[in-house]
Amino acid sequence: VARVQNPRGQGERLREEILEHGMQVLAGAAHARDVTIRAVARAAGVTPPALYLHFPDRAALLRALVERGFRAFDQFLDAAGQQGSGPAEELRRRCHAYVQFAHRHPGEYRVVFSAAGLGPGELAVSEGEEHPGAPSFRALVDAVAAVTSGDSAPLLKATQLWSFLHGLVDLRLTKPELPWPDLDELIDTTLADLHLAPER
Amino acid sequence: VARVQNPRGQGERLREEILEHGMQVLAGAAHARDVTIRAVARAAGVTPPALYLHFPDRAALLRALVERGFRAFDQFLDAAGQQGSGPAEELRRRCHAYVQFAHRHPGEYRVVFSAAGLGPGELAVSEGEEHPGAPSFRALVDAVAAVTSGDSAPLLKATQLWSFLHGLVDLRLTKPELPWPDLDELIDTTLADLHLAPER
DNA sequence: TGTACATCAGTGAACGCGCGTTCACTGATGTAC
DNA sequence: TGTACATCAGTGAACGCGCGTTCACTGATGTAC
Repeated sequence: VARVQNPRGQGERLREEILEHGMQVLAGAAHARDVTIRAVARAAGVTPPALYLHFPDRAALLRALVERGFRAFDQFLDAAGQQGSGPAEELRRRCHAYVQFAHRHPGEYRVVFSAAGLGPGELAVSEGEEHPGAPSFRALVDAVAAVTSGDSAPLLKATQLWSFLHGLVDLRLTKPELPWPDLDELIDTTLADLHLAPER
Repeated sequence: VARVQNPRGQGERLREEILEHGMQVLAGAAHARDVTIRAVARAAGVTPPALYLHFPDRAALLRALVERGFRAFDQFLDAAGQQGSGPAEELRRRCHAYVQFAHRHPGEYRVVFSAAGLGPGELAVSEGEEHPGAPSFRALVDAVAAVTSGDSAPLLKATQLWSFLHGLVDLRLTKPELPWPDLDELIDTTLADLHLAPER
């Protein structure tokens, strides 16, 4: 129960601890509403008001967590993509990684991708700031563009692919009792249908 | 404030009123958690304990509302599909109706399709009872099967299509600030890619 | 070297709120005799 | 025809809970003189 206070000048350490334990709360959450100030404070072993030392309110905390979640997602996909040889294989690996990430971290995925239940405008702090998921989307568009290479609008194809992956993952998470086919096969089939498959 | 009590023997009328006003609450809800017993009671002009006359607990009320939401969704798609001439055109109309429904009734769509935030097992009351969304999925599989007509697994293609539609709708609802292409065009393109388009 | 003071990193108690659910009740309406 | 009683369709008040947020505070550590 006795928590050792951070040394003087090191108050910023708590911010990091809050975010780390916040991600754990988020991981076990069914919905963003479960990520409460009090739950994160409990996880971090600190009293609720302590969070206000580093975040003005709950929305700010959630924003920071969503941001962090997207970056973890990006890194996971990047790492998987780098193992592929050639653009098509890289894209394919990114897609499989996408579904794997959601499957392994359902809490993170659902909360982060549903924008943490924040209303419009609550996400972007200052004006001109982009959506925290924008880099993730750009990475996908780039990977698609590398395959179609100069072909027609990669943005359109990326949207098709992204919608498919997100829908697949979200439905699968929400309705596991339905008769799901093999996901990896489904992804490869879809990539082929969208003319994004390696070595046709 | 003065609500006229239902006549004797007509207590079942309240059940219907609760469900109707419950759907309205659901329509304006950002998440299933907003559909509370007290909110529905307020909407129905009744005190909270009155709901217990017809539903054993909140989960039962939510189940009934989700069921109703799925049936409204089904009817909307069926009506749209019937206007099409030929299986492919019928499927196409169903797909466009899918996206339209979600766009017009975002609250219903999100709550109903996320299974109202009910945990696994909370949805199906008695054993052997199927998921309330199962008929909706079957209707889609049938529409797809009518197009591929005897071709290979319609279930797989239906899953591809459903994932795409759900993902498209969910992402669009969650992240309206991203650069979305024209949805109708996107749907037609995808149907063509999946070899499900009319008059190729 | 000593001491008064400022600052930092939090704590503890409390507020008002909405929630699901329970319990005893009320008042109108039908039925038995 | 009258009256006691049962039933029905709800109401009103209360419970315990977790929440976001505020506010005054505490105790350790550094700094000025």
